[in-house]
Amino acid sequence: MAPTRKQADAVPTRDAVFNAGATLFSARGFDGVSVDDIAALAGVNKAMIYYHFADKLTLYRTVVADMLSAAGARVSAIAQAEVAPSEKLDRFVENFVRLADERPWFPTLMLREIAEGAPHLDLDTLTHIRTVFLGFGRILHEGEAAGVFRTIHPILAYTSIVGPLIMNAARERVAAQPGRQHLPMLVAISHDDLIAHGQETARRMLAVK
Amino acid sequence: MAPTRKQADAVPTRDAVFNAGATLFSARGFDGVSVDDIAALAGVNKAMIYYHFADKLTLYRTVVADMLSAAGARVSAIAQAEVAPSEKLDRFVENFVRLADERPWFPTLMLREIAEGAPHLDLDTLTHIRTVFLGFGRILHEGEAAGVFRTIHPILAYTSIVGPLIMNAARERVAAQPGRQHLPMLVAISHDDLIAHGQETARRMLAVK
DNA sequence: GTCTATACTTCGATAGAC
DNA sequence: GTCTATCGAAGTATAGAC
Repeated sequence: MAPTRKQADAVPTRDAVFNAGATLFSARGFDGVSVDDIAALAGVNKAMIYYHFADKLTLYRTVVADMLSAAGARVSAIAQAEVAPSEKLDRFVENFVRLADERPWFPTLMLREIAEGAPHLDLDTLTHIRTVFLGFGRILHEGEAAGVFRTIHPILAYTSIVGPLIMNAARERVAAQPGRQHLPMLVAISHDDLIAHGQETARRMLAVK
Repeated sequence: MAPTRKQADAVPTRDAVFNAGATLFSARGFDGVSVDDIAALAGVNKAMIYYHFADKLTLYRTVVADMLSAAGARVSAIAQAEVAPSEKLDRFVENFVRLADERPWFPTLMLREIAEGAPHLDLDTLTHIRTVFLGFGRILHEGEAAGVFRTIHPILAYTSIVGPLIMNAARERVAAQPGRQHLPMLVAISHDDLIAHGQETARRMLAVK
C-alpha cells in the first residue's frame, strides 16, 4: 500500500521504497533491516532512499503513520455509524481483520513496535493509536449507556478483542517460515472463522448477564 | 532468573551474562542489542561472554529455552492436577500472569520473537512452546468431554486467553517509556484485576450455553 | 577465568559526477 | 532524479597475555 499523498501523483521510486520498507520492517523489525536490503528489494539505488526520505527512521515512521491513520479513520467511521452498538462491535472486529488482509505488514510491525516499547515512534504517531482506542471506547460507552453491554474497563475490553487477532497474525507469520507447518500451534485458521470467533467472544464478554 | 543447571553450582559470571542478556534482549530484541551492551550491563568483560556461551545467538537461545521449559513444566503440572477443568483454566490464567511477574522479560521477548516469525529459535526451542500449548489443549479437551466447556478450536481458545495477557504486558512496557503515561491506552491495570478479567472472559467464552 | 587489543564485517549516510 | 564510490561508526568475534 502506497503512502497517502495530497495529490494523486505517481512517484514510483518513492512508492517502491515505501513498499519494500513496509515489507521488510514487518518481517524483521527496524534493527533487523538494512538500508541496503530495502534498496535491493525496491530495485532502486540506495542513495534514492535518502533522496526521498530523510533517513531510515523517517521512512519507518512514514510506514507506521500511514497504516495507523488509515486504521484510525476507519474506526472513527464505524463509531459514528447509525447502527446498534453490537453491530458496531461486529464491524470493529471484521474491520481489523480485513485491514490486516489489505496490509499484511500491519499487525506484525505494530506487534513488534509495541513489544519494544515503541522507541521508534514519535508522539504524533502514537496519537493515531489514541484515535483507534478512543473510537473503540465510544462504541463501548454507547453500548453501556444503552444497557446492552456490561460495565467493563475499556483497556481490558480492547486488549481482549484485539489481542487475539494480533496474536493470530503473528501465528501466521511463524507458520510461514519453512519447516514449521507440522507444529500443532501453527495450523491455518480461515479469516472468516477468526472474525466469527472474535465477534462471538466479544459478545459473550460484554453480555450484561 | 538464572539458567537451569544440572548441579546447583554457582557460576556468577555466567549468571550475570544470562541476566543481562535476558533484560536487554527483552527490551530491544536480538538485533537491537550488542554484545558490548550485554557485557556492560553484566559488569563483565566482553570476552567472557564468548567464554561462557558459544556466541550471541546461543546466549539468546539459552535465555528463551530456560523460560519456555519453566512455562511448559508449570502448565503440564496444572493439566495433571486433580481438580475440575474450570479450576485448571483459572490456574492457567493466574500462572501465566505470575510467571510474567517473576520473569519480566518473558512476555515481551516472546512477543517480539513470534512477531519476527521466530527466526532465532531452533526446533528444540519451539518444542517447548508445543508443550505449553498441548497442556492447555488437554485442559480444554477434558472440560469438553465432561460437558462443562463448549466445543471450540483449541488455537482460537488459546489465543483468546493468552493474547490479551501478552498484549497487556506489552502495554506496560510502552507505558514504562518516559513521557507516555498520559496516553489513555497506557493507564496501569493491577495484575489481580487482569487475572480476574482473564478468568471471567475465559469462563464466558467456554460456557456451553 | 579474566583482560587488552584488534581483525574483520556490516551498516548508515553522504559527496559528487551525470 | 539517479548512480558510483566511499567515509566513519558500530558490531561480532578472536588472539594471546596474564
